[in-house]
Amino acid sequence: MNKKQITLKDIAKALNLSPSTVSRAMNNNPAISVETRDQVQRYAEEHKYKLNTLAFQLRTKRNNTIGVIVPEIVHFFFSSVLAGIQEEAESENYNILICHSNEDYKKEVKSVETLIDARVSGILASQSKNTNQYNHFQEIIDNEIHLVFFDRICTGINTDKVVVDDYAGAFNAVDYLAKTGCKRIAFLTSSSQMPIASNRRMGYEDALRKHKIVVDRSLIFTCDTRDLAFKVIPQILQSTNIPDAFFCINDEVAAYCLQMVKSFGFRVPEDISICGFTNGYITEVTDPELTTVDQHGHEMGNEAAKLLINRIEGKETKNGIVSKLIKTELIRRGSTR
Amino acid sequence: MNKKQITLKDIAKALNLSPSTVSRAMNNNPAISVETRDQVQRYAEEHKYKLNTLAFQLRTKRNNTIGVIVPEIVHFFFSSVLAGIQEEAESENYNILICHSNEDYKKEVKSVETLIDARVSGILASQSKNTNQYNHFQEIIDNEIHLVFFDRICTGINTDKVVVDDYAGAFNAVDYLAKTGCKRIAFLTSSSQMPIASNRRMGYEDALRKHKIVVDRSLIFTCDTRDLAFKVIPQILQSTNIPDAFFCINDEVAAYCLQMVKSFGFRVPEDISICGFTNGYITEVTDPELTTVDQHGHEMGNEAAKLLINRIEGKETKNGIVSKLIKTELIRRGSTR
DNA sequence: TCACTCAATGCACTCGATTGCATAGAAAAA
DNA sequence: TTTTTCTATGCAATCGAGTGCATTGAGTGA
Repeated sequence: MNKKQITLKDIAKALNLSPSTVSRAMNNNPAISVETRDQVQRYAEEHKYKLNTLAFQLRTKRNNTIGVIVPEIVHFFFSSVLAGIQEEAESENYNILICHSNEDYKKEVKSVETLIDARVSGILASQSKNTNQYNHFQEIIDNEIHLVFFDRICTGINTDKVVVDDYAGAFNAVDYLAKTGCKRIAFLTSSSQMPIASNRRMGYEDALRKHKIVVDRSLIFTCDTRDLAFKVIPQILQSTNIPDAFFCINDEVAAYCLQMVKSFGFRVPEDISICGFTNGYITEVTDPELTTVDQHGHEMGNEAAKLLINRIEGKETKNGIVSKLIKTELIRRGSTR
Repeated sequence: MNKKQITLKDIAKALNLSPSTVSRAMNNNPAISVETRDQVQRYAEEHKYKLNTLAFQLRTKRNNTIGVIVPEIVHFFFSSVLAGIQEEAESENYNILICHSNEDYKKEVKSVETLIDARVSGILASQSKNTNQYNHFQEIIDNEIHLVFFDRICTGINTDKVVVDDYAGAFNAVDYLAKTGCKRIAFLTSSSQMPIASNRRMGYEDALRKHKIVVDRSLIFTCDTRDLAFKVIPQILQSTNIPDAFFCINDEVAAYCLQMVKSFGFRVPEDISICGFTNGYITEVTDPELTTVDQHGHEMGNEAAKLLINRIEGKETKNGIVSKLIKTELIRRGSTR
């Protein structure tokens, strides 16, 4: 059909005007007479004129693309965040460029490069588990690109962030476990020094203290993946020191934990309670269904994108760091008493 | 640090050369002397010169961005495909722009517009369930943008596609159910006229015929979402016509089905077998674990991206439509005998 | 010494837009 | 009528690259 996209110049030629006039007419510049404006806009519409974004961006140095770095795509929480980001970005007319670091430091660095190369006007990032160098993130800032961390924030970099209230989430969950009679509550967590892990641990410990339960370090395990779950949990269940509850860093570990606890002959929740973290799809299909902490990923995505876009457009006036906290919600189901 | 990105012109000025020489030197043009080339490249490296993608693309009309339209992001299968696309795109130095139609025709149309506006050089799309007008997809082609459908292909448009072998997947699953003694195999499917549904139905029917089981239309139900599952399945289980197996269009429905079947007092798989489709995370956490058909989403993403990029770069020489078929694999677990 | 070749580089235009400044022409003021 | 003041428009430069063609100058052959 329309072989080539038509340009401002084409319109100008057709209407016997100069490209500048056409440009102004399209942008509703008041210097242009109403007749000319209407004529130009009508012609543009009829001939399906489309602004060449590349040229526009090159000229104006504006760029309505934001980059997103996620450690994992096939993942309930992160894909929820992604959906939230996408939703907000779309409503504000931004495009999103997605990079997948796959929990790999090197790919994370490469992702940052890619996004800087693409000259996005802002980046939303959640770091990989094992990232402990921050030069690449610093480079984003050095390139004067706005940066907002979400969920897995990077402590080494001083910038805006949106996080879930991990402390309160963990506190409430463990508080609930204790209230329902659990005394030996194990914590299956991540080895990482990321704030999401340390904050939850603080919530866990404070909740125990509230119930006058002594924090027992031998009940805290590094176990945040499928592989670790299959290795660590059987060991715990075979030990002489069997917990009466598991508070898990994510739903997957909780689900596998549930499976193994049952296969060892314990009843859930009568003998052992289990609580996850995220509230993903899988929590509704286990038997019994999993009690968990809803992380509101979609909302986090919304908020992070909103904050970033406000920064880009200069609408966020606060000079220092903006830190948004997303509330969590304890979802009680059958895996706890 | 480096306030502004440095440009070819800056390098030229610094080395007392013309921008054209610098450009050629950077591109290893043989017309440039080795000394000059090395000098330029060294300077560029030292000063962290970065090609301005916008300018490059404007000039060359090349654009290394491909757009992706998915009906759903928070979804095991689609996020797997996305990961596959991202992986392949990255290795070929393409960026991906993601649009989320959220199973909504209007958003799908808008997504197409967005991607055309962004002047992506190709689009990978999977249509929404209820899309039955195709003008927007046709417009992609009219704009001379390469288009490849994946999974949920659009029958109204004549273009490349990558699909899973739904027929064989369904055939093998139902064949297996029948082999293990099931005689009254219900099919919980989608009402949509999409090929993924009709092909699976053909597989289902052919497998039944192979085992001399008469196809009973009263055992075929529209049930492809959570809500429908909670409505339709109890009705089936209360009827006088209770199946001894459920073949479900996706894992979620299968998981909910499993739950309800158990809650109605039936044993799985002794009384009723259940089989899903996708092989997502949830199949491993149900009790018993779900038998399902692996759709190889990651591979589909890889293949679709590969095909699209080959089209863009003119490496796919076949003139007609290219149709790739991704093999499925029956994963046997505890929910079937 | 002169013409010719060829390697290395520069000039100037282009991609498709935006924008500061100049200008034409009409209307208003003197 | 002349000057002033706008209003509406055009000119030309610019963003950061790439590229056809012209140009320079050293080297070659006669």
